[in-house]
Amino acid sequence: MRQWMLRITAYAEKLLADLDTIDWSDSLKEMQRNWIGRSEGAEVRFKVARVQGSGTETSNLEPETFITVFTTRPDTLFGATYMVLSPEHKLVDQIVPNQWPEGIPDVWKGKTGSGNSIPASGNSIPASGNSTPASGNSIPVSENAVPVSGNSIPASGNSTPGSGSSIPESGKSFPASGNSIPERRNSFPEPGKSIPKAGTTHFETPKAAVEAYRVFAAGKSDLERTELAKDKSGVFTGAYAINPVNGEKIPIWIADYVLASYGTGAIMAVPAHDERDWEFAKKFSLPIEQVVIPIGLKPLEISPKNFIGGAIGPLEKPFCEEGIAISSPESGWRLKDLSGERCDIKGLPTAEAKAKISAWLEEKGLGKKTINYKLRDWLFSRQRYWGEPFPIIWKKDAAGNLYHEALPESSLPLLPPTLEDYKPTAGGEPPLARAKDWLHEIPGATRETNTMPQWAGSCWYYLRYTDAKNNSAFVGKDAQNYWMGANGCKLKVEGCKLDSSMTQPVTSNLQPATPGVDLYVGGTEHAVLHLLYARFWHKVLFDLGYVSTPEPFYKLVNQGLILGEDGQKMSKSRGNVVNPDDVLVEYGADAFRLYEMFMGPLQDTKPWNTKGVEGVYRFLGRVWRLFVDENSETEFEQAETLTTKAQSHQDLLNLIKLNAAIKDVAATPAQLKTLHACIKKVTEDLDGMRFNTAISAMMVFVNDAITWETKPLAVLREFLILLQPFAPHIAEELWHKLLSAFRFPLSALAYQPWPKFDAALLVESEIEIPVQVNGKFRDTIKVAVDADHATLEAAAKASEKVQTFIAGKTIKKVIIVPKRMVNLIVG
RNA sequence: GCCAGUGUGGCGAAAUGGCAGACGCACAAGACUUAAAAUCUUGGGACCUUAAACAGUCGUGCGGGUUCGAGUCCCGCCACUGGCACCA
Repeated sequence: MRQWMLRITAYAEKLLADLDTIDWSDSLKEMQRNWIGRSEGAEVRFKVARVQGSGTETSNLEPETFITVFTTRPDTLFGATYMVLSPEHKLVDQIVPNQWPEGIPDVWKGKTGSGNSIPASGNSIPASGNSTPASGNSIPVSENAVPVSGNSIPASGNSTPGSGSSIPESGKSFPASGNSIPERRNSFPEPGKSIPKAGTTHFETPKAAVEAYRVFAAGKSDLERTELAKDKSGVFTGAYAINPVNGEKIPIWIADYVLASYGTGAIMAVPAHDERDWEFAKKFSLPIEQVVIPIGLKPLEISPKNFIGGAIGPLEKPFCEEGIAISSPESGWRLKDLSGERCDIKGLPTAEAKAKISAWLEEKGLGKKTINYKLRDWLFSRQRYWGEPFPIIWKKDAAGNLYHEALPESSLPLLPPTLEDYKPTAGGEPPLARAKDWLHEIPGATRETNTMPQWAGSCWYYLRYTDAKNNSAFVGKDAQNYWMGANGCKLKVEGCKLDSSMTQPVTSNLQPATPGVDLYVGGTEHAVLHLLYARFWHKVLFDLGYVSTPEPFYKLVNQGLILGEDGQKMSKSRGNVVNPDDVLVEYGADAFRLYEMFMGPLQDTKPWNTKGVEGVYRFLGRVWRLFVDENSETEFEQAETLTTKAQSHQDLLNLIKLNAAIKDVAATPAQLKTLHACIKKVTEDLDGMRFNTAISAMMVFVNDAITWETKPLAVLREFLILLQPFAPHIAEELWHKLLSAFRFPLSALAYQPWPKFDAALLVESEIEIPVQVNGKFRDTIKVAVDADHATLEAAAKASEKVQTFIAGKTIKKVIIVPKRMVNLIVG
């Protein structure tokens, strides 16, 4: 199937680097980093050994064949005791010889059988002498395990790294073909033509083993692959490669723990220093050789004899951390004649060893530094109706070959055709192929029938919103600059006339804008798909000069999930779903909104509690009663029940009178203090998106203000401005009550400037501070705010309660933090 | 397994290294009411003492540490949540 891909991998580096420039949660950034999965390492070219005689030569091996592997630990190259190709690796067919080499263990040959058996599964391993990793003298020195040793084939240094490249075709082509092999799941090894003789337990030839294994691996579903992940499987290909640093001949295996889609689809296996390789080596009795030791061991202690199972102790598990390199040609151990082409990294810490050996490999044309990413290119085609059609047409050239062309800009946007039937065609073509007229609308051309995935639209809707009616471009330059630009000023309030009663002009609210979308609030479910795709898309547009910032969302907050009342995720099957409509009917939009903000920190997951909605609903009730006259409210309620259709709703509402305690008088200092403490807290909490504590500050204000005999108009007015973002409906309603009662010429509440708090009003002359004795809280004392040390100490000692704790003891030390506390240390 | 985050009353939660539990829910008692709802007032971490209160002891997942002082900082565990999962 021909599919469109977007080359997001080309942006991997930028997507990774620019995470440092945006204000997102650490966990979200980490998820993206992991998804991109950058790892630095080296590609190393291993020459495939050509073994003469004894029937092990391969039939179709090119004279100079190299297999390139990717490794993040080139410093462990000396410990590479075998090599693994993914079953789908392109070179497998070329390297497999006609016969098994002599003297190899049976377990290497795979296992024939029937039913669900996994090849060479754990319990069928022939006793290989050393099944316990810990056993002391079980050093699997390779002389025995690797049958054809001693043939030194000098690593050829003269071939250009690019030539004879063995890098398989990009991995993305593989999964598709893998999926298309439906037969024989779990069925390796399948009895059949590949089994030459009934009754054999192992494959007779490498070809048969490889073929059977490939079928086995390809037939595994994703689920099976993960479920069986713990149990390694694989077979020996019968071929060997030459380790370029020591000339060692190492067996080449295929195993599905090596992924075709990552790196080069081939690895050098270093069982002593990699968990997976260790597991695999243990299972198939492959040699394990330690070449890195933990930092702290003396290099002098290192020799072939006390290496594993010697003075240092046996290697009981793979050592995967960084350490000190210990093996090299100079050690004299396992050294083959390399004709002087040596790289000595003995004694070097990992980082240096990596650098040295990488440079050496590069110089010899045996490898190069490489960076790999887990991130795959983005499969961008869908075979559905619902999705944007591609503005692409297909034509044939003179020779009859298909080629594609983009539609000219003048034919954009391309709209999908109207269809009666949205199903794919009988021939398996996407639904758009049903629209024959549309398909062939352009003479001599056929339209592309794939559509774009859902993510396509979510990658740029925020740009379109800024200029939704533009029919000549996806977003106009001015709109883009205004809304998304780094220097644009986004808070522009039109139609708000200033008047003398307002304390500050509206423009004081203008702050330097966050570039891009001001604030993105969304769930973590989009962490690595939508949010990565949108960043990629935006970067492409940025590089093309269509948008002015390299990132779309500089500030992002993940709101926490709201669970059901039982603390479980809401779901229909659990029956714990809260329907917002019901809450809105019962308590109104203000209470609903307010409760969601009051529940707790925005980012936290927390359970819904309908009683909590009642709590904030009661708070709004108190706010209401702070402003209106309760008797008139009763009148309203009675009138409402008797209402006739002739009476307008507005007339009824007008029955509600303002609370008579509200007067246009100067506020007392205490009242001002209450107000300004509230302004301060709400302003700061709003900035930090701590809505829950902002609301509690307003509750504190109302609890106090409701007790005031006289309620100054100016104070209540300011309070409504604070309330407005949280409960806009009730705030606006009360605002208009104030407005009509006092006839102050102000426009809608929403256009009022945000109040500023006056720090001077919050200053206390006297404060209460705690007194501790030996660090334990004992009393509070009331002191002047600017009291000096001596005064504080005296006041503390004068406290009766403190006295009982210091009586008869000597004061050894006095710790005084002005305005905070006094601590008396007695002995 | 790896990465990230979170552990505080009966519950949701507060707390620049300085009085743990603000604010709210649930609960209890009282006021108003024929009654209920609504509203208002008071109480409210545990333990111990007390008629009640005061006072006292303990208390922020567990174990150590730093500090005059730790929910907060450091080290080591445990549990839960989310993400990734043979990525060389």
